[in-house]
Amino acid sequence: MGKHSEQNREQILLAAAALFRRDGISATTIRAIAHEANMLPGSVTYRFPTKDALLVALMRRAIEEVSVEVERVLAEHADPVERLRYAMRAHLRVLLDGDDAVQVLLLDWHRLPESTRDEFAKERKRYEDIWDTLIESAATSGRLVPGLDLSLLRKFAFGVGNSVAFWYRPGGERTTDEIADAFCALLGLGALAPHARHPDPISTYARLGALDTSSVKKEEQ
Amino acid sequence: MGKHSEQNREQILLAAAALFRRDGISATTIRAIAHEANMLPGSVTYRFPTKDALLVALMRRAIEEVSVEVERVLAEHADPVERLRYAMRAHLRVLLDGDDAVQVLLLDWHRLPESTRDEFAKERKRYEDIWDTLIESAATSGRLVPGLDLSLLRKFAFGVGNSVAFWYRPGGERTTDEIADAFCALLGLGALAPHARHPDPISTYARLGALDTSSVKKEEQ
DNA sequence: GAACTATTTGTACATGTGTACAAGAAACTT
DNA sequence: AAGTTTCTTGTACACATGTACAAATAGTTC
Repeated sequence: MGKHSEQNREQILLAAAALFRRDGISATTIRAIAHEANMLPGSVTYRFPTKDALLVALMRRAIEEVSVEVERVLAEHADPVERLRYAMRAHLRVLLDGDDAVQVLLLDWHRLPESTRDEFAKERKRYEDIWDTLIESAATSGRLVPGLDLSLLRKFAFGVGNSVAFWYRPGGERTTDEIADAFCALLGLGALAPHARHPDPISTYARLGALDTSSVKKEEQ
Repeated sequence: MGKHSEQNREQILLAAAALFRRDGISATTIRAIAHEANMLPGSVTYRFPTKDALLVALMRRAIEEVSVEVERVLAEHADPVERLRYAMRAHLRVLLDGDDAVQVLLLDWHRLPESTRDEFAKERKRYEDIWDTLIESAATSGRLVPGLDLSLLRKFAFGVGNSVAFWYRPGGERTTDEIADAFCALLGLGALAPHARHPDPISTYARLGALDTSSVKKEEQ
């Protein structure tokens, strides 16, 4: 098991992720994956006996990748509202600039083969639970308007996060962090309880990055 | 051209939309569509010579359906912020409780055959322009926080609207109108300019349907 | 009801698909 | 360097796919 062979396995996963994302899972053929990875179809079958096994390997990696990154970021922040914002940043960063597999996981989830979907239902739930916990502790800390439907709030946040993948193009006008901050600013001013609001909403916006996203790191507004 | 034959054509479109949505476009076979519509494959081919022609017919209907409904609703409301809310209601209603074709249009848009996508780029842009105009007039009417990135705002709203399709199930706890109102309440309190805000944010929430969605129609809070 | 058109049926075909497998090449072990 | 494992290659096969088309049927028109 040399280093070269592990690298070939990697190449297959990368090629498959890119094609799954671009053309959809069922429209992507083993032959196309092999071609994209500069090898012959048999080599793909050797590492991954079936197309489904390849899919499973991809999903496992994707779910691991995004979970690890979000949890890594969360360990660095204590404030409940900031935790939400940095989690959204991490989520978007991995989703948009990371492995294509993460996009396949999040966008094509609902039409994975049922066996595959069941296999990862637990892991996916664990990731969604991270978000539920995030939002819940923001709520119990008194920073949110009381009486909000928290499960809806989580679904909205998650939904926006994922839907950015439909229009975002790397190297565009905005970074993923800026997009995350802008969304949190919108949600934040909407969901933050009155007594937790900054007295001057405009500058609160600026601080959260909705007005001038470059002002997130430096205070110049 | 009897009435019966037109009805068969309809059956094909309905069956195709349902399968495209559930399994994806390329995973759905002509044979499966025919079976779902209780006929043989040749009959499908007779009405729609190619799979792509069937797809085009579906898309045309879907884009028509959602545009007409949103514009119909908009004709009934004048207030810029209310227009946003009712447009979101109409959007969700058609998307979630309407034809499956609308979901295919919105969710699988990015991987339609390129020729098909180009053919409808104009119509789709027209629909997105409706939303841009809605948001823009809400902004110029002074009801939004000045300096907001309006194109981002539209993308967020659109994104949430579409992502609801991933988890919504008809007959669930909430109606599409309630979901639309809850989202508008979140965005609304976040995006509304300070001077346009209700003096008591909590009751503003209730009025917009975030706290108790049944209170939207009757004022009892 | 005869002539004609519209539609359905059943079958056929060329191509694409996932996957299997024997034989060869490469890499690693000792 | 010989032997053993790991990997790649090329080919093959059974089946699914989009589509074509002649024959059969149903529906319409005069």
